[in-house]
Amino acid sequence: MVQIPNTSASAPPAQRSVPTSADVARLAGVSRATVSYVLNNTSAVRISEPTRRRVHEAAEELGYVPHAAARSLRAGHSRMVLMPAPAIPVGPLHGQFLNELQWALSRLDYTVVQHGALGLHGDDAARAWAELRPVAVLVPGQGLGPQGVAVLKRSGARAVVTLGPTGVEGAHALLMDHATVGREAARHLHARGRRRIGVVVPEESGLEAYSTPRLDGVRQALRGTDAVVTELPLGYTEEAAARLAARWRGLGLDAVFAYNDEYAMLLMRALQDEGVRIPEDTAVIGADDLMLGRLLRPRLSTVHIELPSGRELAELVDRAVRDPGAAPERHEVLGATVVHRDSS
Amino acid sequence: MVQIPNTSASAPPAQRSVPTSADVARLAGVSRATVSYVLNNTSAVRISEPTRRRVHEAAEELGYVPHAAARSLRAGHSRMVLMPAPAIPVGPLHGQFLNELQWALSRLDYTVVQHGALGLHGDDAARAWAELRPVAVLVPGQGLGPQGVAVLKRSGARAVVTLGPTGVEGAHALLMDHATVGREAARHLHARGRRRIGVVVPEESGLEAYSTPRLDGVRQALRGTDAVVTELPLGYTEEAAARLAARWRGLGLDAVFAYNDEYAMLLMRALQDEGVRIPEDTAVIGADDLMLGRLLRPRLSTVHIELPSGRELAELVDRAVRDPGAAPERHEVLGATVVHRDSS
DNA sequence: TTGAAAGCGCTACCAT
DNA sequence: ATGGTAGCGCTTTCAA
Repeated sequence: MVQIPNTSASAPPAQRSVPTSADVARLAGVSRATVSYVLNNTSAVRISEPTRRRVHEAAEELGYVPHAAARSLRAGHSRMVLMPAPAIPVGPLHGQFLNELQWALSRLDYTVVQHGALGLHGDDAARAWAELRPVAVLVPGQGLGPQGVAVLKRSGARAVVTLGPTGVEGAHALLMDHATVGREAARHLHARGRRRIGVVVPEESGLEAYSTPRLDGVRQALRGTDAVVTELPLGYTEEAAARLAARWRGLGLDAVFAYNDEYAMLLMRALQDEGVRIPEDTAVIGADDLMLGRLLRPRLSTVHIELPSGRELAELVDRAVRDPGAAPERHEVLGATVVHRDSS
Repeated sequence: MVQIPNTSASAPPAQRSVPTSADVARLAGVSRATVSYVLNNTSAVRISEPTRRRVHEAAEELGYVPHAAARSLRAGHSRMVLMPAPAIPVGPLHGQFLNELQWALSRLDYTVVQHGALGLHGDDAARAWAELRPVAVLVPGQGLGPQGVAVLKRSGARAVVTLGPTGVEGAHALLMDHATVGREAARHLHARGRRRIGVVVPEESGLEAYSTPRLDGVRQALRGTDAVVTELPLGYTEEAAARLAARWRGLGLDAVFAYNDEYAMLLMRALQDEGVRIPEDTAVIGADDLMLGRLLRPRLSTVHIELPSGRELAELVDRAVRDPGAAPERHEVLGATVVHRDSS
């Protein structure tokens, strides 16, 4: 049976089939090889100027766009850097970091792709990512185990970088120990004479990854002192905050680290409505240093968090891709400093 | 020259090459065809149970993961739904929408991918997306022109959906006319007797897509009335807000629609610090109905925005993919309702 | 029930 | 300077 060429006039114009480099070659009257040379500016081969023009014109006319899958199949590798799409809305801090990162990786000629597979977890997710044969994978959180790393590496990923509290065997790690945040908050409160310290723990799921280490950090910092830590579960609603505030005096707390600025604002308002004076009766400190915290009265004290620059991570990725054999790097990258304002 | 097989003992174990279905076949002692049948559960072919087991075991042992590019190259299409990664940190509203969408598309067996190419614009971006041969492309904003749509369709995209103020020739559209937001805000202020109405326009770039239509909406709603609209450029800093507040009385405004709740909170605080009484001297209304607006005193009035459900869009995508010939659908999907609290 | 082989679109080697 | 062609990993007819 004769293969009907793409350019067959019998094809309905409504759904023209996708032009390939062969179509371009045919139209330009050259070979597919020449098309490839021209469109990729292959320096090892010199193509005459008229030919180049004809090829470019043909490509233009057909609206030819190279097929990335075919290309990377042939090349045996891609320049795709994959990361899972964040499952929870990402704050301005993390958002800026992500943007920097994507920009920096683009500059290094990588294609950045966020894979949105919210249903998958752990090694299933790793397998799904591996199908795309990314050259590097960046994984926030701690969903990935050594198995997952192995799957990714076996399927050609030259760099796997985790961003989270703990590293993983075989992968590079940007260690972001949120315990530091809790520690700084606790030290601050303790230094200012507070001893009965509450720690808000959000009830919203997906936040445990941050809230647990932040709570642990508080406990660490206060270990061996005379301070007492009270865990305060709190849903992100006015009602929940009001309920917590209603039993506040009974709790006998003189300070609270409220997980982050948003929970802090929520709780602070509820406390004020309840007649609790801040900071006299209870000191309040948040985290993340949101602009909005400065708008409250009293202004909200907070823990300013410093993330690594996106450029930094991009360079780590690039280094790792270039030398996949190198020992995994581990960097402690989360800076936390108290910004003392008026609420504590 | 003899081709050294993948399993050659001469390969350094440190960098084993990626296992292919041929490797699985070899290990299981069957043909590549059989491997494909087994791993894809091809119903048209019956494979004996022992063979199935051997294949699965071999795949497991090698850590085999199919190569998505090769598969879709062969198949002639993919199930990838592509969308550009948001360039600005996305709020809780949009964030939830995105998550729903990804979840719903995953359920429909699509692979959702966010393409992070912050450097590219318009048709360049479209070309970059087209290289990945997605079966559908979702584009927020108005960066995409008819040219871009054409490129995408010619390269095999069976559905292109824009999400933004205006549709594009040839593409489906979820029309999100932010003018509605401004209109509702303006109507509310006007109904409450305000006549000299300021509209905050953020100076931060990337927000024009929202701020311009919101401003236009205010103008529309007030056209033909005795109200006067004043445009108020404002950067998202305390200093800028203080500067604006300092010249507030000179502006002679009795109301302000502050773009969104965050700018509203920023401005409201600055006005209060300046001694401007809210709402007596100046009414303030924001938009987005953030939780935080309820924490201010007075509580912030706002325009609650209703986005379509992610499921809805996922179904539109699926419909369009199944029937690419159908006429582009256009849906007006942005709901806006004033939530009147105490600041207006 | 299983295997052989073609071919998806592309690039890079080797000829000419 | 340009063309022929092999082969990347996969699925799917067709044959056995």
